[in-house]
Amino acid sequence: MLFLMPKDLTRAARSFHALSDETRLQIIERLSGGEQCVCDLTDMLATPQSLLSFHLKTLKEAGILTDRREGRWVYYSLSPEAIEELERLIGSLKPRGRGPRVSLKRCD
Amino acid sequence: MLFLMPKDLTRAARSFHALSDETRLQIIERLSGGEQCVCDLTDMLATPQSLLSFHLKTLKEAGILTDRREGRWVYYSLSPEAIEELERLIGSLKPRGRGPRVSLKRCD
DNA sequence: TGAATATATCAACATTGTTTGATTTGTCAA
DNA sequence: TTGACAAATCAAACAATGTTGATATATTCA
Repeated sequence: MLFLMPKDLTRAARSFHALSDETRLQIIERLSGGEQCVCDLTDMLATPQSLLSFHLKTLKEAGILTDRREGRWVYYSLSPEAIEELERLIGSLKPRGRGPRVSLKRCD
Repeated sequence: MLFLMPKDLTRAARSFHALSDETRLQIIERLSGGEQCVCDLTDMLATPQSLLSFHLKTLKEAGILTDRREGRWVYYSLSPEAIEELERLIGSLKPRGRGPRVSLKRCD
């Protein structure tokens, strides 16, 4: 029964929020094969450039993406550590303890 | 490069949205030790009852919780399958392919 | 039956998130 | 320089979500 610290709770909620949008999930899918520049993503996802920029920013601020400028282009890629941390986090939410799944306590 | 079907994308986004709130994460933490009735959660989380009910509904509709009524009380518990599915989903988003992490293609 | 308790629902409101189109910034190359 | 292109930012419009307090429903027990 180790609970997350408030700060970690906030972080976790932010991370999941970043994943809670279909366009952002698609971005992540595209990036799971390696880095891409914004222009490629724009083509792939048929999303207006400014909107894509907004979603990329959201993911970057959640620590899920990193970016790197090369000349005129900016390349985004997944942060493997961030994904692994999320995996761990979900793992930690799993039901644990093998006791009776059923509450024994009464409420009144 | 297997992309999620649109329906799965929607489901995934919904699930992550359910996890994107601190109160809901706390509910999940409390339930990871076993089922609890709403009244216990109300005490633990110092949340108005109607609000807690709203969050429980959100989690239930995302498939993350199940409920069971016993007399006056309703007990909520985690759905282990749902959590495992989320774990798999996150796993599938990880960077894959061992090729150069760096894009070779130019954009113009 | 009627009072008491647990939970859910509802409508009003407040907050937050997303989308759009226009503008700005940065970089390159002529 | 200037013109062209990539990407980011901004404000306004819009949409979705969270919160509150009041009320409804369900169940028990006297």
